[in-house]
Amino acid sequence: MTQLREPLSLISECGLPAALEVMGERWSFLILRAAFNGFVHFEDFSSELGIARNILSNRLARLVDHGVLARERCEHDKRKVEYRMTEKGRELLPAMLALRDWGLRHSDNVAPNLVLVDARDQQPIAPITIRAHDDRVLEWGDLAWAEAVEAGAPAAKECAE
Amino acid sequence: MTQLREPLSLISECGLPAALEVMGERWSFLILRAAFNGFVHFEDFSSELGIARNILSNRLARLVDHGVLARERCEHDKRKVEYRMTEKGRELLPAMLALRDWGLRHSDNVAPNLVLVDARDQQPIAPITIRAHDDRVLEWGDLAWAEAVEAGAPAAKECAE
DNA sequence: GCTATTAGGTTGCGAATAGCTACCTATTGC
DNA sequence: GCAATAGGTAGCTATTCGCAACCTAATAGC
Repeated sequence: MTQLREPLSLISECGLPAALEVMGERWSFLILRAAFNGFVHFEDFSSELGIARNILSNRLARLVDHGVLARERCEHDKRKVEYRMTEKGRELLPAMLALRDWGLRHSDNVAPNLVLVDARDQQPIAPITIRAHDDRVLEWGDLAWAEAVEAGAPAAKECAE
Repeated sequence: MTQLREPLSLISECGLPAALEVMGERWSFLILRAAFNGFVHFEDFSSELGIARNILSNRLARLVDHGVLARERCEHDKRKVEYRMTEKGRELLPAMLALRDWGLRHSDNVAPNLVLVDARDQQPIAPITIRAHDDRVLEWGDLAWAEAVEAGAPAAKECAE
């Protein structure tokens, strides 16, 4: 059991702190959600989210700095600015959906009246899960840590609990 | 395009704000990561994360209040308290991994020397993805919003972009 | 061309939150 | 008993949040 603790200092090299550096501040994820839903203008984010203008300005700049959104002046109305989702931003969708699913499962607010579906067959998407290389769904108890291949033979050890 | 904006006020009823209410504060996710890795004691979280004691105290209490961790006095040493992951907490693993993956993919810090593997065959787990009901991997462009089944016939509309 | 309006900010200031250090209390080991 | 350990709390400072007011550039109306 004390064994288990040892790897953590190593996996501090994991991407979580880096992700939180970008997305960990208040409002960042809600701005991202709005962006996923087609919002592009400052005033739209502002009125939808009810966020203070200076904070919104700060968050948008930060998301742009980190490449999650792209800031473009609108061609036919140069007062306007468009904040568009980048590919890097789009790659946050699984994380956002996983978080959203969890929040929904554990909240009293019953069900949303809109759900995400596969556009091809209109079937609701599956819950976000952890998968093995062959697509089997894995739970926490099925997982273990192993040394990455670059660092030698993968000598794995069980993930206790 | 303005069409797109309309659904958002409805999906404000989505679980994201609820999830952020619990996990959105600084340190919450890092505490969860430590808990996933077997940390259970106050002093262990404190020394590993380098978080201020009053903040740690506050966050642990908050996570306990929301049922993500369970607080138990240790039987054989009553000075000690154990903060253990609950099932509700464990269900945050997909969200945490998705976020971690994203942070890793987009950070300069090369690769971690430890990776999560399927304990059964020691193969690294697959990246967290969005799946259709039949396990096909879906991208943002493949998705659409539809009214939930409880609210009548699923009249879907394309997710533009 | 003059004025009003709109879009996207910035600035100042008080409130809330984070973080450091020191202190406190209940157990435990000796 | 006495010192050490575990898990906090209290007080103070530094940073961040949030509101309201203001500012500037680009358009729209006339």
